[in-house]
Amino acid sequence: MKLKKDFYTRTDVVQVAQDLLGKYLYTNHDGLLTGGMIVETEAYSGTNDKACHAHMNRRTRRTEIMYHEGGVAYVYLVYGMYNLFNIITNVEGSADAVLVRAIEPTEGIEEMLLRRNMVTPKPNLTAGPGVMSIALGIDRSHYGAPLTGDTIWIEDKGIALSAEGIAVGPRIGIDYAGEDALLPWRFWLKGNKWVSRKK
DNA sequence: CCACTGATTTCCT
DNA sequence: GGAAATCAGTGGA
Repeated sequence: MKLKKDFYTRTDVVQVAQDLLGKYLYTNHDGLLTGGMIVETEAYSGTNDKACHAHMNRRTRRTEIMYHEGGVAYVYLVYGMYNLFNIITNVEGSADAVLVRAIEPTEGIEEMLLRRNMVTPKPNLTAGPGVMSIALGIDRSHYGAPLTGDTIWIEDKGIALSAEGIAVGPRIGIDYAGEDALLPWRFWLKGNKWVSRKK
């Protein structure tokens, strides 16, 4: 069943990032359904996290949506090239977000292959936040989209994960964040080949 | 296997 | 002007 708003408005973004593992992310564009199981996430904790775009209460046109109440999408362009998909969590004004870095594709694989210009499903179809967005057809038109709507949403299919099955480590690509780069806020499914990087 | 690099736009200094 | 929550390709060991 589709996750409701109260899943996203919880106040512990690190916990929400963990809970998103094993859930299913879907997009539906003009009847084209694509999606898969979330296997890798990272937590970004609002204004006190040096790696977060909203660090020090920064407000720009890009970051404005981060202050919204949980349950909407934050999509932004990185390296001038890739649209990264984030889930806004917590209450209004908190600016917490979860970056979804990888899914294991299950739905609409043919369509995802077309979008990625690939012939055979391989991990680089959806393993990594940039390529995952391409495969799912996510771009900045989804900025602020409610995850309780019917364009982009997340479902709980009752997959139960044990604590031993979840790996924890520092976040990727944020070395500029000083000591906050060491925080163990990246979560992935141990041994899953659709995770963007090993170890 | 690893290190390095180009692509390209948004935002900050 | 420079760096950025990335990726694919190249070339060398």
